Amino acid sequence: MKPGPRRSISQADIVDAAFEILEEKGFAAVSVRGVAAALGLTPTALYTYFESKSALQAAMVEQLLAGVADAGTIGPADEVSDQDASAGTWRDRVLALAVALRERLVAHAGAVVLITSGPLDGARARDLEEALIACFAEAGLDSDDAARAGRAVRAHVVGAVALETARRAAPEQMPEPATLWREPSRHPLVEASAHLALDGDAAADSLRWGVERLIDGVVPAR
Amino acid sequence: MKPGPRRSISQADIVDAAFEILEEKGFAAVSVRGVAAALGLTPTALYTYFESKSALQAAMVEQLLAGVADAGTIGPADEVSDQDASAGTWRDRVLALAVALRERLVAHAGAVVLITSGPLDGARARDLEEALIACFAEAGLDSDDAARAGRAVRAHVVGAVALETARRAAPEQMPEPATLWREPSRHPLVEASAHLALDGDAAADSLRWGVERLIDGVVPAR
DNA sequence: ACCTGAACACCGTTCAAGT
DNA sequence: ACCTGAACACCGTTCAAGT
Repeated sequence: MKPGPRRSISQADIVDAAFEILEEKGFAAVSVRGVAAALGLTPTALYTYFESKSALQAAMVEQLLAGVADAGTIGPADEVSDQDASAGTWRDRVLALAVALRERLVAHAGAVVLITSGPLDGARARDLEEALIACFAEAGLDSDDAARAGRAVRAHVVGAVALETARRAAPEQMPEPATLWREPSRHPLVEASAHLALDGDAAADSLRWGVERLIDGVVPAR
Repeated sequence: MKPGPRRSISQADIVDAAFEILEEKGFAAVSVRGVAAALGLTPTALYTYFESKSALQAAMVEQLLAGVADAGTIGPADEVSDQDASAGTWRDRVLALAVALRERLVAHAGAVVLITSGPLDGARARDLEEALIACFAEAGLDSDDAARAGRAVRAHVVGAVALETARRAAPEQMPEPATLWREPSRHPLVEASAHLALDGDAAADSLRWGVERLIDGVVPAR
């Protein structure tokens, strides 16, 4: 185990190791030193493959987004299974893209922080944006509105998943002090809707609902 | 300058100092040690006021959100200045809340990362959510849909600002290598819409557009 | 209660050196 | 080219001790 040219490892291996740590211990635990150790390397060795930690993170984002844009080009019957198995209208494809993006983000704990902390202008991010804009262009929007709509869908998904996962990652909440008399709440509406955000399925439904409403607002002709 | 009870400082002072660092040097630079130094204290002294760094960050989120919910209760004529100065319909109030939230998030660089890295379930976050749901309830939606709509607006704003500020914080992009023959782009639609995301005003307009479309989709009756 | 100083177990990154 | 080892300037947090 002496130093020397070994090339035993690739950029992809490093990204994989980083994702493993991300999934197991969260975003904060993804350190250059930790990833290197997981690969049996010294931290400085990683700087041969990536110029900095943020370059590594950019590569992670690219891998995370890989294939999401394809969810809109293949038939959406697999992703949007509760629809008619009919052809991929632009509406179905927008939904499929949104759902696919959400699934990628939810799959790894801490992926949203990862995606939020960088510019999101890599090749696969552009693929996704291109696919979304194409859908809205097909729907008849002019190029500016189609771009705005694509941006809006992307923002919607990112924001929804950010709020969803932040809630899930909440630390142990201190139990309410046992009180005999309930004070009237300052947030009755919020509490009445608490049942909507419990599990991941409800969150997925909420996202679909939001994107569908957004589409309805963008292309009102039904 | 000997140790001893001094109480020369309050929780608010610490939060203020933290915001100053956030604004000047970004989210990553907000450290317990740095904040303490800015106040002329030892890092450990801060643990008398806040149980942990994340407790400090939660307090920062609360201060950031303070007053945002009020943007929907006061007349929106100030925030939504290009509308008729007429009364606050629920629609105007939703827009005013969204714009106010965006302004708070954009005001401090790194505020989105701050808000994304925590649960966002403090008192002021609930105030905002409550105000949004109330608007949609007034619009005639049942309580579940009103909650979904409120959630959607919040997600939309957070996501839009996240994408907006991430783009702005991008490091120096390497200049395209000078080429004489342009290769056909893989993302023509994305590039054709680049003019939409240049400055902050355009971003603000994009957000308003998106929220308006979302509202249109949620309450189609116009 | 409020604060210090020392300490523990970490970080990202650079640099000189080895093969 | 790929890797190590030492080093620099940082982290969050804990603990014993001072007033």
